[in-house]
Amino acid sequence: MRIGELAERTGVSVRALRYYEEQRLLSSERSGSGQRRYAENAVGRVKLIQQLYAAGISSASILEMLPCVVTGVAAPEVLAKLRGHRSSVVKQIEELQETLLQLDTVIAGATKAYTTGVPCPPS
Amino acid sequence: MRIGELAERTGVSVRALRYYEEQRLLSSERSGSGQRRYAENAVGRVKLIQQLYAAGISSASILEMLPCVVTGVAAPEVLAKLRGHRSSVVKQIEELQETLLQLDTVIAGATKAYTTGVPCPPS
DNA sequence: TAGAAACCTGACGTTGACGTCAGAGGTAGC
DNA sequence: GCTACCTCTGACGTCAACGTCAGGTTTCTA
Repeated sequence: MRIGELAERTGVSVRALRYYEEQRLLSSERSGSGQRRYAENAVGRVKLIQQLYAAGISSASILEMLPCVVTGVAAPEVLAKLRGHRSSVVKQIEELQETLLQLDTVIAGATKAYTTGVPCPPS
Repeated sequence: MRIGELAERTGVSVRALRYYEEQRLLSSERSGSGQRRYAENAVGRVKLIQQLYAAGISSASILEMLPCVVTGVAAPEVLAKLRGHRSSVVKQIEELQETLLQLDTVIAGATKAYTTGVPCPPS
């Protein structure tokens, strides 16, 4: 498929896809005239990249770990980094869950205060 | 307390604290000579700010929601935004959990492949 | 009462993941 | 074969959350 279709199917901009290629996170065949052609599995690849970005992992780290996602083999040092990222993700989840509790408290308190017209006691 | 102590106690840089004040997320008294003096509860405030930043919430949004964290009262439109952020946080958590599964799969597969010397089949 | 350490206000620099624009060539439907 | 849309390669712009440096003042400690 061409870049526009891949963009549409992944919800990622054309610019971003070119950027991924620039960072060597995503590869493409080229047509005779130089246009990018992507295989079907590029969709999954792009979604994986987005997921890792969302976990706060940088291009460089993603570049490092992508080969082992594909091949399933990782050198010990890469494996160590993977574990490091894993624990970072765990920590992020924990922090977000704490934030969620905070938000819930605020929302609950604010809702109640608004409906009763009585402000909550200061914390 | 002075800014250096607050920085140390919160693990946030002095520059960041000044930035928070610039964004009106954090306030301080000033000594006669113009130095910032913080009350004890500033520690909690800074940690809350950090938490919201970690949830991907911008300064502007934090500024909007901070008063209702303090007063416990929120106008309906602010409340709607709070709920929006809440669901965004929920979504982030879900995505991170998915990422965690991916990482676990890769780590497990790569560890096995490395110990057995046999690469995993391509996905 | 030194002098080191902390603090002040600008103000410019940084970084990553793109956005956007220009100018030129490619492609598909009619 | 016309036309509207898609794609190409540069290359500069953006934005948020600070980092960093300069040049000066304040506060603590010996």
